[in-house]
Amino acid sequence: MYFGGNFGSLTHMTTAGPNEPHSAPTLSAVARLAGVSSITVSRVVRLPNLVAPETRGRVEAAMRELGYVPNQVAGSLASARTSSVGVLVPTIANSIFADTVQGLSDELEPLGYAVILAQSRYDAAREDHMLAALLSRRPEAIIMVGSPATDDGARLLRRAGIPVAETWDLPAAPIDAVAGFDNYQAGVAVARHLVAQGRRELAFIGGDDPRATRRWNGFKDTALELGAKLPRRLILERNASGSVAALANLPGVDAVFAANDAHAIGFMAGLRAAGLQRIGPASEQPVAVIGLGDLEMGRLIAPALSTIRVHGDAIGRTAAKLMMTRSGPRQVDLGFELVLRDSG
Amino acid sequence: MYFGGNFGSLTHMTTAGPNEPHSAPTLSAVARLAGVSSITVSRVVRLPNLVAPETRGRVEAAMRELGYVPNQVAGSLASARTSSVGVLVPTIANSIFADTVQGLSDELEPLGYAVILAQSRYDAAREDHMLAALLSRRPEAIIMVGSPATDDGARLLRRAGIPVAETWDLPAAPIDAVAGFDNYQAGVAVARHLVAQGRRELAFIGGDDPRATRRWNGFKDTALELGAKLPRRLILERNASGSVAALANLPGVDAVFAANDAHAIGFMAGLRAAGLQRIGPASEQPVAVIGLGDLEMGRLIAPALSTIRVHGDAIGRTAAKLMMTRSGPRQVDLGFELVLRDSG
DNA sequence: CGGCCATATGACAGCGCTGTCATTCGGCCG
DNA sequence: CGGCCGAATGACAGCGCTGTCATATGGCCG
Repeated sequence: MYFGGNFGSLTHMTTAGPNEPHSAPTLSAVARLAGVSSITVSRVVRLPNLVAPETRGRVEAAMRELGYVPNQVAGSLASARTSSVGVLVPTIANSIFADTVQGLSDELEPLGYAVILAQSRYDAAREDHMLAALLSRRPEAIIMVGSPATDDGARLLRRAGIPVAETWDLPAAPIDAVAGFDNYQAGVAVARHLVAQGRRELAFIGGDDPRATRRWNGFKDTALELGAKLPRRLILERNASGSVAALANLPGVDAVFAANDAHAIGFMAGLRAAGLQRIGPASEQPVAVIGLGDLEMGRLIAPALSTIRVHGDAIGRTAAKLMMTRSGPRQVDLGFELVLRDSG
Repeated sequence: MYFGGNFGSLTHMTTAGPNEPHSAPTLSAVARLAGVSSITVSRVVRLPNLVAPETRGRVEAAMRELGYVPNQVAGSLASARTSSVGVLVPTIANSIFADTVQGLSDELEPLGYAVILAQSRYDAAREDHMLAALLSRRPEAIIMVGSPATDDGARLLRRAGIPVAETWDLPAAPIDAVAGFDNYQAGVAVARHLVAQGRRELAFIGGDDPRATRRWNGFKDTALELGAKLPRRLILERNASGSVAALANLPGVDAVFAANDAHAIGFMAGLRAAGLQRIGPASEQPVAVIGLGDLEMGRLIAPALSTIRVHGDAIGRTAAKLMMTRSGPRQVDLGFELVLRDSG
């Protein structure tokens, strides 16, 4: 047993001698001290107004005296409610998904839910593994970015018998709830805009995860449809360094759609280094750049970044609400907006 | 009871009729099907090499057949091990702390630990509340950014009897483990550098949380010591918009230390708008700007952001390692570096 | 004034596992 | 060849709560 430090003031030494390891006080220890049954203590914690004020006072004093912290794992086992939700994201660092987790968590924490966070690192095997690990903790719902990468993962979720929210996309055959936007249409919107501005040599840079690929498809299909050349696609590492150098691999390019703002900003740094950037409106840019995500940073740099704004926070909040209700629509399209600034 | 969808192929329909709600299969259901006792199934899950290969095979087949997912909440209650850690951060979105959570999680997930994430939103009452909520789930350790804001919070942690790691700072009287850096010295380093460059009208912008305040103290003390004027301090909202406008409140300023890179970049946008920014080395900048955090973005903008680099990821990993061991040093200073680029 | 109901409290079993202590069965060594 | 030991399996109690049903108490109204 580990002891983090001393055990507080002497008034707390009632149950154990000063030196013997004590485990956390239980419901019945509190009950004994307060002279009531343990179920009454349980009620004071969960349903206080079923308990007479006088009794409640006595119990609360006992809880304070012992420093009682309820054991939710025992409670969960008994009640079959864990008040927790599993959240699976590709990655949490330097990421567009942090907003979603924040939104989720803001919605859920006040209701007493705990957020169990897991990362798949864009790896299907790891995703399946984390899904199983989450499920073994019996969360009341699973909220994930994207959809299960494998059939095994999907089956696991279906058989779990709990609400599942897939986010950041609009899957064709959702498992249950959805809070996202149409990645294909995002690509379409960017291609339309770029071609309308007279750009012809388009390129897409970024990851090759399913959502990025859907953006790429919308982008490519639309560019072709509107008479631009077949866009090029450059798969990049997840950090921005690759995007700084991307320009070298895209000779003659005059417009770039980046899978996210970080890549876009990295690419712009490369542009600047190559002397292909102007401090001025989009029409003066030798190479137009459009990002996705609408990071605050994009607004602050020069030229200001044009981008597809998505509502990461709202996605998280919506997913949280969807998991808590059976009624109403189960699929919510939060949309996106093409925000035009100076970069393209 | 909720049903996320259909229940998979017919081969899985052995235990319940197609329409009756079934709850998740238990250990003993698997045991019955495999013709062994439940404890043997438990061993197959946890200690497979204590079970004869032939038996193990039979049990594994039964588990697959039923789609068994172990119930860790029951296991935790029985074994008094939850394999989970509570992680408390001020905020997860657009934040410097996401790296730490990622580092933590990368270290812990392979070992079977779950990360229970909670946000304090820089609010002492909420922090205490989340701490109690975390503790009620009996995590095997608590890792938090900073230190408890109240005595109640500290007492809660001490009495919990589990490892506690405070991070992102070096508290004078730590509860247990520490993985951080010296915020005061970070302020000192920045002030030294700025004054040595001949700056005299210094200012500090950013939040007023304990860590930012320590940076401010080091900054101010050193500036005065070295003969600069008394630095000004501007408390800003947590988003960058405030920092864009901050310049108006700092007439005559010639050097700014921002509590984090986001504020720094915001402030630089304000500088640019006011015509007080050059594309060139620090010596040509009318107003020097130093950030903290070393966001990738800072390297990509022009002028490139000078900053205090801290090792958020290493902080997370170190905290994770500290919680898992009793031996060796309990306080680790991960340090920081002043990274000089073009902004100051 | 008796029956009834709302209020307050309790007894009891059991949630699904795991720790601990048997038990069985060969094989192997003195 | 008997005793002993390791390998494989099982029985049993109990982790700390909560759901469910029972019980006690005291008005309050017909």
